Amino acid sequence: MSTFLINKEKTPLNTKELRHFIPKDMCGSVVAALVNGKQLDLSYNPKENDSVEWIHVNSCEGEEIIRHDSAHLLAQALKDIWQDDISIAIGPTIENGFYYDLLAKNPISEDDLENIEKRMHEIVSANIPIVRHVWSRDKALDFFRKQNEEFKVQIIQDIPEGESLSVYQQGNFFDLCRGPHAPSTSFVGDGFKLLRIAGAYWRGDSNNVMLQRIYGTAWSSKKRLNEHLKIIEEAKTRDHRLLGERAQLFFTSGVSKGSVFWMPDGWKVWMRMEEYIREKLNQNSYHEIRTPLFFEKSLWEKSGHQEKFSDSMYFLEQHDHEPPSSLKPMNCPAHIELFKKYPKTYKDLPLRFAEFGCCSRYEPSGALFGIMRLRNFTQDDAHIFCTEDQVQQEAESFCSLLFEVYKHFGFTNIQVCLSTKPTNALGNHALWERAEESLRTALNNMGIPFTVNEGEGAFYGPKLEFILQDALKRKWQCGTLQLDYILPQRLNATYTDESDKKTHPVLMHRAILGSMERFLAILIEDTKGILPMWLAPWQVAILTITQHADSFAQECIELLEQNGIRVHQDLRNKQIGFKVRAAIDKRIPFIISIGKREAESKTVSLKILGEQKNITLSLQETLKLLLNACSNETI
RNA sequence: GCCGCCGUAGCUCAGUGGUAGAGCGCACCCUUGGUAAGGGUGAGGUCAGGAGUUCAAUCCUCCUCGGUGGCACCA
Repeated sequence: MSTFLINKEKTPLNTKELRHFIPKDMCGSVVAALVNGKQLDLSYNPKENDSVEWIHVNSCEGEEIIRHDSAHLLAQALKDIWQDDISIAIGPTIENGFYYDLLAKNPISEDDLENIEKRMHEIVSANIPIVRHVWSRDKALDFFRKQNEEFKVQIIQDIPEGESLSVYQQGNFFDLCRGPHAPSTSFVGDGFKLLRIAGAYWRGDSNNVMLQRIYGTAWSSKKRLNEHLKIIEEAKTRDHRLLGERAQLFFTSGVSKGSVFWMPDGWKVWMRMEEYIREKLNQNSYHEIRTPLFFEKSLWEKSGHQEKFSDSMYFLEQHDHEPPSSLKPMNCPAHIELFKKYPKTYKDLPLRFAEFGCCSRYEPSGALFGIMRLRNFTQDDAHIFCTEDQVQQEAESFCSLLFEVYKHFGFTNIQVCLSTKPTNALGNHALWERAEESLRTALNNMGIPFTVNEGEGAFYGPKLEFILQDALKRKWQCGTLQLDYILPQRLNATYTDESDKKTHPVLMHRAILGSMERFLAILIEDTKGILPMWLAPWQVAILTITQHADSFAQECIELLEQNGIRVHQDLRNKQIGFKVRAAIDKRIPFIISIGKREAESKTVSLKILGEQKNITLSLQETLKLLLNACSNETI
């Protein structure tokens, strides 16, 4: 891509628009231009010495413009088909695509997408010019009122009076838009596809009317589109719900919505995760504890949860005349109770209580998702009680531990986010400043890049979020570190400081994995179900090809098990192909087959999951290979 | 919670206004097998639940429940 300066002397007299400056061989591929660093339409009238860079359709910026064009195309198609029965709202670009929100008299269904798409292709073929108009606010208001486009009217009404705005026209379709757009509809080509239809609130507010949102994906060519569709298809095969059932790890059921049933192999994985975290807790001076599952309402009243969180809490039906209780939605009040049990002094701090705490929250039914968003889930939770001076050091230690753990699970792409003081914050401003600063400093000292979510902190303090992505690139908060200056006060937790004064400790809520269930789900999607060797329920499968090989197989199983290898044996009287398939479904990383040949020569035939060819090894070679694989913590 | 879609055998799914089918799994038998399902026989279903329309509903309508794609929510 190259920059040039406009020189009007060198161009034909009648050229007014930027597009006349496009070199002939580029005409079909330039969709817009970067003029003095600003994206503009090709209809722009350039000034002498304007610095211009062409935006090609196959560049990132060009594809972005195509996506926006596609959104308009979609809206035009909708209006063509349903006319006044549809009013359109907004149609922005998103990663890899676009959407358009609309309100239809009769709801549009997924069956309609094919038809809409067909109309879009027709509009592309018709090569309709896309024309930019600059209108006054009043003219635009008047126009869209006459068109009965209520949502557009609302958008314009939010624009300050007296300002002008741009409207794009393609045929008889007009849309309010900042631009830029390609010069005509044919530039969109055939690299787009409508994907699905969903609900979305007008302006993202659940108090507003619910619109329908049509999602699409758009690319500079059909080839790029197909590549993208293939990636989506591949990602879908990684779905933890699918793999979890196929490998018989867990399932969910309507008899306990939002809860998990763990099957024997899945529970093996769970216990190993727990054991690993427990080991890390021990190495880092945490004390593991166990607290009750439900507490009397009075505790939640004192902690403030009753007031702020009761919509999400489960209340227990009462027997006799006992005061009402609630299942715990979080562990913090319980940990504070433990802290308060015996008097504490500054010498006890920092004090770190950890618990694999099972929490229950009434999540909206539409929020439930596989085992990533549950109503019953377990946090690898801990609360650190410390002085304000210790906060930064504790934050650094926590980050260091978190990154060590994530690396061990094979995660390197970790998004870190600092959420700062919200409008409903409690506590004085100076305290917040210091708290945010200590988290910021901790991250900087650790060399951890992060983004800031202004005003997204909890009411009691700022927080760090550690975010991972699932197979479809959806983001999930996993680890978290939250500073809390309020709860120790509310529940009156104190320690005696150096000057013999009762002081409230700072409370740090922190979780590394976040939710055990969610973290494992993401791990399954990340690894396609082939869990790291140290975590896999079975490290090797031993299958017999004929029953005559049973005794040698037993010999192999014993040897491997004696060496601490987790062996899944399948000596059933079945075809070998069938048994291999079953082992693959279980995602067992090493698959050993033993038949007559192997039994006679005292060897095994080894298949490494994902590889086509088998290798033949002696028993000792096999043992060595497996022990090596098992000891490599990151495989 | 809201909008769209879906719910048929253990699983994946066909199907029709006249009370049901396939493949795989399962059980049994045969085959002693050579790497993503060898052959045969058989069991297994209130077609998610309820109500309505109809001579007749798995199919059409409504409600409920569950799942799913999003939105909102995730203190």
